[in-house]
Amino acid sequence: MDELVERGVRITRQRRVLISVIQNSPTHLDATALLAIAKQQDSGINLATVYRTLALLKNCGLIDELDLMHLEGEKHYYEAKTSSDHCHLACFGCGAIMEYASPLFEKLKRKIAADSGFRIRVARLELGGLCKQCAKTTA
Amino acid sequence: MDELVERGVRITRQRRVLISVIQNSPTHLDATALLAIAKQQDSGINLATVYRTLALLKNCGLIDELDLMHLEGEKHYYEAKTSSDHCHLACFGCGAIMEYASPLFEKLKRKIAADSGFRIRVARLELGGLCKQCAKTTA
DNA sequence: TTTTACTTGCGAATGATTCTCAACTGGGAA
DNA sequence: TTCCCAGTTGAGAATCATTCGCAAGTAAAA
Repeated sequence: MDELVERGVRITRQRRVLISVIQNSPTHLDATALLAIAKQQDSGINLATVYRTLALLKNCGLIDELDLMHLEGEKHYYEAKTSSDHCHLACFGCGAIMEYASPLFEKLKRKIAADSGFRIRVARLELGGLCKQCAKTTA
Repeated sequence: MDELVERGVRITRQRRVLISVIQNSPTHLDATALLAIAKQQDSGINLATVYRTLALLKNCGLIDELDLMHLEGEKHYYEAKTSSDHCHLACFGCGAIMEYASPLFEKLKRKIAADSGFRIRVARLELGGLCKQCAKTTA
């Protein structure tokens, strides 16, 4: 939140609620789910505001946008950005979403940046396949 | 193409054209662009068929689906799958899309699979930021 | 407190993608 | 080769996520 103030972004009632919901959510939320939860705290929030706030937070680098392999439709999911990036494993069998962080991922990013001169602002690694359980069953 | 025959997929006139366009395209195509090019070879192709064929090829693992950081809208882009995965770097400055393949990426995938027991079928690594040129200008 | 540029809510608009269904056609069987 | 039919297509409507336009509301600087 302080990050936003520093950037001169106005902190409105709606933004406060939305940010808190995103930061406290145990799951990856899409815009509609985020709205539903936010409405419990502030019934007057509108879906357009949700989208506008997500765009704002994304541009400020405070949240990441995910596809999660589009396991259920073409929508996007959001999560608060953490210090080190992690990748998402989406199981085509049971729909489970797992997270995986590794120093090797960080190393790969550094190498890509070094090799190409590209200044990385967002990194998104998503894998689709079968989780341990489903791989066993399908095998 | 042989891959499809083996799987018992019917090879229609439209599919033949679409596959050839995808395989020969020097750029990443979205559904509409793919349709436009395909129509030059077979004017009767329909957008619905393009989407159906893309879904088919994606499920068979013959093409990869990309977002390219949604630099220009929420559409998807497609490319023929190659033997080794590569990641895509999308420049927020000039819109350039660069590709980058590295043994380290393959190694990371193997490590993730080994650590988690996940059987990877699709891997998508997309980076957004500034290319060498734009990073210099903005700095 | 006043001011004003930035935000919001609402509903309409957009754009990508999917669906429905009748007509069509690969490619195996006869 | 011809026949047959399950799988495929075209056309347009439908769906779904996301964005826009604009009048009314509101942070927060002065």
